[in-house]
Amino acid sequence: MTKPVQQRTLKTRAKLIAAAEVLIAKEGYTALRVEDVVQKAGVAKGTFFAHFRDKDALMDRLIGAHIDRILDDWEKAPAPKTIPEVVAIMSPLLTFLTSERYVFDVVMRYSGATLIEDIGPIAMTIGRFDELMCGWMEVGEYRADVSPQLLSEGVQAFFFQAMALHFCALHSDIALTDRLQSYLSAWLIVKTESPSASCT
Amino acid sequence: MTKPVQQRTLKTRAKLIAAAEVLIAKEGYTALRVEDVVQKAGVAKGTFFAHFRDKDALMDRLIGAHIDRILDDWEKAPAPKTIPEVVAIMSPLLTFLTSERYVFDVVMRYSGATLIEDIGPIAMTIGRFDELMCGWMEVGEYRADVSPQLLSEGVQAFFFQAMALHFCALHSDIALTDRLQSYLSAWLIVKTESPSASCT
Amino acid sequence: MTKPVQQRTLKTRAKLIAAAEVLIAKEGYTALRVEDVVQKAGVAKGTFFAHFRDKDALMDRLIGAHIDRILDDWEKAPAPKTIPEVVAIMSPLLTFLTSERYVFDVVMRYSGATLIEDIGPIAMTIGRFDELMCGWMEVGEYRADVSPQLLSEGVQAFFFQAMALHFCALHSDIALTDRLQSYLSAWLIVKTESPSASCT
Amino acid sequence: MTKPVQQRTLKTRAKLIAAAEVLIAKEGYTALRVEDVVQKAGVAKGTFFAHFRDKDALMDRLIGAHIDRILDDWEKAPAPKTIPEVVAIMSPLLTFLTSERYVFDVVMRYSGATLIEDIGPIAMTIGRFDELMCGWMEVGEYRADVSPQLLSEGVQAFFFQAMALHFCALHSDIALTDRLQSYLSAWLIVKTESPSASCT
DNA sequence: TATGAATGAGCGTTCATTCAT
DNA sequence: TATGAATGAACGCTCATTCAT
Repeated sequence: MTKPVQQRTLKTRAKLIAAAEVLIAKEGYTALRVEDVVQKAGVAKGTFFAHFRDKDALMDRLIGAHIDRILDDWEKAPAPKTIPEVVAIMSPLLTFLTSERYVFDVVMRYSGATLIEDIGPIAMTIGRFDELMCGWMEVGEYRADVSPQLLSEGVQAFFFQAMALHFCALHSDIALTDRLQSYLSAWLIVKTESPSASCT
Repeated sequence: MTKPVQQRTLKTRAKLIAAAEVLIAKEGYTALRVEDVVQKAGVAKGTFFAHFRDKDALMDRLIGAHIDRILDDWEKAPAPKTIPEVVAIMSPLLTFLTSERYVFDVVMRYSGATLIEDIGPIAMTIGRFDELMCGWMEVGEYRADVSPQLLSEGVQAFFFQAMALHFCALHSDIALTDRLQSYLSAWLIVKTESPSASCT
Repeated sequence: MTKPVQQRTLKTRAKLIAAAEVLIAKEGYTALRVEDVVQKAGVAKGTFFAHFRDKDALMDRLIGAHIDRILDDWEKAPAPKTIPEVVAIMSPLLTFLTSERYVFDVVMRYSGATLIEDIGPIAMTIGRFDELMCGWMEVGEYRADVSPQLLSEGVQAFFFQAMALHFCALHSDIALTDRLQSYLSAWLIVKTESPSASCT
Repeated sequence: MTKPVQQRTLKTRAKLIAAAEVLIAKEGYTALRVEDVVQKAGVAKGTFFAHFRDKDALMDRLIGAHIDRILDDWEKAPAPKTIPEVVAIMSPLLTFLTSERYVFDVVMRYSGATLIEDIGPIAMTIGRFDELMCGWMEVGEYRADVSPQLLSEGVQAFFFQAMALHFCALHSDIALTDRLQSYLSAWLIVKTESPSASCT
């Protein structure tokens, strides 16, 4: 029987998270300072670190929670069958992850857990993402010469590639979703005709 | 006629870069300190910041130069025709970019220029990477339903995906190059048989 | 026969001074940077120091010239005979010297020459101030138990004291000129009645 | 009930101040470096800035404390009744304030508070100076046509004037105290005879 | 658990002044 | 004279993290 977490503990943690969320709503993730969080929560700085290993752990939790909320919508919606549908359903996540460079960076860093015990909120969402994607791959009419699992990993790769290029002014004239769509079209569907474009 | 850069300026910059390279060879990029660079270069700190906007600008230059040297080898070598050859030739870059987490992060951050004027050394290498890749795509026997340019972008996506997963303990048992190879096989070549794997 | 100062020299100096004056008109003395002056004048930094021993030498010249222009007006006007007239005529100088704390500090520092050879523009103006004051002391109906020279030095002391207190928020509610007037009244005129104020 | 300052805080601040005082005793105020203070105090640099807004704040405190110690002696001693006694008692302060040009400048800058909240140690000492002076003015046999408060302000003005001229080589042959004495004689006492000196 | 003072390593900056060309 | 790159010595600051109470 595990010792039940004390009420006070829960309350303090909730206060910290609530404070952080208010601050983020106002100033964004990038500007969040531990200093401000504890002040707003009305607790001491040390208390923060009694609840979260470090600042990133809070970020992991906050961003993870946000992504989870988005994925909940993905789950509730009927599985997309076509690529435009896939892109459309992904759009809110795309928007969130590109809202701040910092958010993108954190997700990049935490999307793979560094240690087995370290699988945190963000890493969990990648798992969910992957699972959902696998499911979608199976119900859609996509190329069959590759396993759904691999297809899913590829979708992930292109998903990040599209965002990475988004942060690059040189290409920002092309819409994020358009780029993703052309990537996925090429990745998920194999046409028989042969084009002949050339590189610049 | 632009104002010619003075000899002295060139010399000082060279001294700074040389000093930094010696230090990096000894301790790695992560450990590089501006303080140490100027001391080793025998130059005042103010001078450093007259030559580089900040420490990151030096890093951009140093890492960019290193990547350029690797790409020079890519250019000198005959274009790889098969996927294993592509992976093999990419291997040194993979090794360099994963040698230090810090290096990977800097490259991620600088690979896309935020402003047109901001196109620094690293961003330039991405251009070269892309061009080379396009060339390779044309000479190899790859799927023809997609433009070489798009194929190249996909290779990039998988290239980064492989590295990102490498920094993630959960998957690090699979060799970086093996993972890249299976990605590229699926991306560049289309088989006719249909598999039937399932997701976990 | 002294070598005549070359035309070019004179022109360069004039350019520097003109540039400085434009900048000061825009941003004030405090914000003046040698960097900006030479840039605006279109000369190299080293040239600046070929014309002025240091930045302060330029300031000395500029501020001295400004004070001289004010003293020219003092000279042109009829000598004030009463204390209110003295205060009134002094008012423009008071305004200038308290316009920026930096100006006050420079004048404080240069009002006494450090070396005989060093008597610069500001120190010269103190001489003029003193002379004028002595003249005024002689024509006015002031206390006769003290030499005009000493009276003049006292006026100076109170002149600075009034300004010093002006820079102090605690007292800034009392107008600068009012304070100076009451100082000078006490210093220059001796009444026979005895007051009985007490300190706070 | 204000939050009580922790013991540790007090101790750290004391360490910082003690370290600074040792260094000043050795090298003077001018040569004091923040770096050295924290090192000698065995404290982190960040800690320094947690205790003092900046280096000047420490100087304010240190110099203010020194002046306070001198004023303590003024308070303990019997009030001077004659001008030579006044000058004699003031002498140690005169010596301290002219010991380093830097000290004089700091005092000038901080003697007037810019904001009400800005009343620092040095500004406080000016208040004490003034109060003491008022007391002395009342017990001595000085001119009665002017309030002690105004007399006190005049003494201040001459006190600073004497020091300002001291930093000026042209006049440094006349002893500081002698000059002050002649100023105060003229300011505090009114003779009936009329001299007839002329200005130079 | 909670507290909050202390840590600490290094970055970026400042800008008048010098000096080799 | 003119040039302008180089100097240089601190300062101020950052801010997540630790640790003694």
